[in-house]
Amino acid sequence: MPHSTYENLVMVAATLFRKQGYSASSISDILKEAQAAKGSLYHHFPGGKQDLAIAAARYSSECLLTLMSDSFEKARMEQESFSDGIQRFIEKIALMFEIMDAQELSPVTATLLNGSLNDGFRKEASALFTQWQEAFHAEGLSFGVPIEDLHYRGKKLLLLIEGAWIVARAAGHAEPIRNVAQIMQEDNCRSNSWTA
Amino acid sequence: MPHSTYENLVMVAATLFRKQGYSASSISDILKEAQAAKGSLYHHFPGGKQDLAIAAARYSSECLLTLMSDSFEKARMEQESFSDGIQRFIEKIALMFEIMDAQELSPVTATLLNGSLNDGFRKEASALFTQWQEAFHAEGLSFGVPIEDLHYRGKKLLLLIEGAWIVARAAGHAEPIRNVAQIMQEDNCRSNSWTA
DNA sequence: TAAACACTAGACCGTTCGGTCAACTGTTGT
DNA sequence: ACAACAGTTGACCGAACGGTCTAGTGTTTA
Repeated sequence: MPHSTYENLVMVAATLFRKQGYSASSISDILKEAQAAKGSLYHHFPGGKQDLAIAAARYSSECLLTLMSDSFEKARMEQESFSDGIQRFIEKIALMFEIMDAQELSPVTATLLNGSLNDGFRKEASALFTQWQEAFHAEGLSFGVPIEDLHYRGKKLLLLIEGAWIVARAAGHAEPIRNVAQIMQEDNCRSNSWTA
Repeated sequence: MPHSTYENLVMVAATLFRKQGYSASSISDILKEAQAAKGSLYHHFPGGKQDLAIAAARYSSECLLTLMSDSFEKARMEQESFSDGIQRFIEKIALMFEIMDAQELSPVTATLLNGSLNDGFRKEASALFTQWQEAFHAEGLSFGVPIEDLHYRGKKLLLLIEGAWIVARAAGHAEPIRNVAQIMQEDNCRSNSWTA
């Protein structure tokens, strides 16, 4: 059961952008990999490469959100804490990074923030980061974590993951990503005792 | 007193790579900005764009190291703690980011980790990150901070800064970078009481 | 003065880039 | 049957890419 041409283009573009970045990924590369013709691309994405990049970034971002919700759902099923969910999430990212041969970049970073600062890309990237934070907050609330704590922990986790993704790619292994798990742990022994 | 052609090329390339990334910055752009001819570039950098990128990344990285040592020197002069030095460093980065109109990326990230994973670039990036850590350790030791703490705090700071740089560029302002200052503060109230 | 040298200059090369376009195919509605 | 339309195809375009190469400039040596 093959995917539609549209889906193929988005998925291939998402992967290629994450591996090589937006500017270094050519349309010909994407077409070859997706086994599609040039006309098809410009039929589905009249705005060309930029349109495709927006779609690819959204797709990659959704995959990451799925990874997140899976992690917290598992934690809920196992009667674990919110922090345990975070640990599961980070480990999932580390595993994904390893499966991809330590080559990929974060979805948004690689696709939208890779070249010169196009304002459309900037806004879309900002929106995706916001969406990410909102999803994190929703998960936290379902664990009864106070919203102020979620703001703090959400920002912190986002910064750490984005940074770790880069450093891990340079290092060639996932250790920096796993370090994030350790760093996020310290929230549990902060002055105001969090129970979640 | 103008700089030499070599210096001009490195400085212009460093700036352009940080603003647009490696792949999106063309040699013609760099030459125009540096007011140099193509032959000069390939005389000083026989390996072409890649050679230039390595030099540019080292130059940008050194600027950052200077920012770091300035911060800790200031803290020492003011009889402040190591943590205060970190705070000064982060604020300096935030200011620099604002001066550059919220357009620039981290030196290493933009220059070497922007496109597909060239192994030479990967190793150089890894080396620059290591150099960064070593400089941080040296500063910490001069404040009497235990080496185990420096390992932890150095990694954490690197991940946070790299991540914040990206998120700040998407946001269009330096707030995410300033958040790093707050997140680094929590080290001061960890279980084992650090005095530095 | 002349050879040697470091450096500059830009015309030129083949390739690849993102994007356009007219022709074509297959399905759907009437 | 046929018009309408969504989707596909690849030849083609001008521009820009990274890189090469020969000619020339200015300075340093002998």
